[in-house]
Amino acid sequence: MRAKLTPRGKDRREQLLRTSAQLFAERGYHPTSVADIVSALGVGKGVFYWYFSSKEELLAELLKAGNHELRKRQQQSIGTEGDSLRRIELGIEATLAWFADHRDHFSIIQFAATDETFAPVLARNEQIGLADTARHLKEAMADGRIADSDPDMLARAIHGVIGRLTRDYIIDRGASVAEVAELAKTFCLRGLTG
Amino acid sequence: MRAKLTPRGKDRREQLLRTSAQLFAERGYHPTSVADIVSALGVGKGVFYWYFSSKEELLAELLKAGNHELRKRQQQSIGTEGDSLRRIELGIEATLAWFADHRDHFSIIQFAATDETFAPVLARNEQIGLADTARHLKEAMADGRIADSDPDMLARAIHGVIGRLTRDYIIDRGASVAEVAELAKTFCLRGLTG
DNA sequence: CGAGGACTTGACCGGGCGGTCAAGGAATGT
DNA sequence: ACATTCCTTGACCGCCCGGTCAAGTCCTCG
Repeated sequence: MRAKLTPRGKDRREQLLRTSAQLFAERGYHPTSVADIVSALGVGKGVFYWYFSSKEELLAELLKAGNHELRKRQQQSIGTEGDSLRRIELGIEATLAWFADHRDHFSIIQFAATDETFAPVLARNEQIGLADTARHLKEAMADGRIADSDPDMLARAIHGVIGRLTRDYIIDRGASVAEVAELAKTFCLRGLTG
Repeated sequence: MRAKLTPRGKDRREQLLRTSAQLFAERGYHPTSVADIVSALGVGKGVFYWYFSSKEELLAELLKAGNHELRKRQQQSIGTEGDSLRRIELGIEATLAWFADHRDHFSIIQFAATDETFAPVLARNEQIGLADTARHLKEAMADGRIADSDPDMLARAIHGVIGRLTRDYIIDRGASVAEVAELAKTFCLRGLTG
């Protein structure tokens, strides 16, 4: 990664990130070669290594940037909402909406979770979102809004629901965020018994 | 894959499957070379290709066998239970218990889901378990035991919870099945509000 | 216009990959 | 003892991968 980038340079860098994300999502990280990436852009191999020191660094950058964006969106969506359960609902909606706009990123995350090189960073990223959810849960418990239970495990259960519905409906079927969010919220709050 | 295998041959084949599963789970499928596998067993490379026609075929075999075992365990656990919701609970317990005994398999499945070669088979495998869960849900709805909703989406939500808790607690922390199953069942049935 | 930094090219490299195979050893039936 | 089949060895092959770099070209600014 270079320190100084002209506007043109920044564009190229973005192009590389976008194209790589797309190819990684379609074919997977390992099966996608640097040659594939540059050839998809119609440029020479040197271009890649002008902007990134390795394929690995590019993926790390992709994960970092994506996580940053998602978190920003969640925070904007939650804003100053005071109700703890409502904050969880808003977080769910924001997450679904963001992945609907960044489908490639979901596949990339899923791969990264299985790779010993990237799993640690990914785990740290997830930890933060998990902690947020758990915080809201603790508050809701303190207020007697929900049953007392392990907030950390509940947070993971919620993220499990969201992750799965995101993959099956938002990514695979392009379903509407509202429709999925509705069921997700109901299920998380009231379970099957409704 | 050979048609005729002596007892000794069957042992070797099992050894190869076990060792590969372990290495795939630890380092990932692509980063694990056939040379790694045979060297972990202290045998020549030809042994691998005597029992499997390719690395790809071995992974496919691993997925197939694992899915078969898991399904068998679920069916045995559910047995002749008549209550639809109880069947779901028993399925949850059986799934957690099986993955507790086959941790490698979880990582392998997670990778396979991200690879375009294996995702299709995996999706078919999952489809079956999903259909089972959805069937129980429909029955429970018909009996007025749970709220009317999209059974397919609910089934995926449940599987999302189980998958996530399996990974975070059973695989990563070696937590007890009973403890995790308890929260999973409560969360799925009654949600946060308990 | 010229200098100099930003960017691009693509041939090239060492190495590791999945997969092959001729040859040889062990078990088994006859 | 011999033949036959099952299993094992490990050197070898062709390919392609990630990464390098000398030689440009393009842009900007003085």
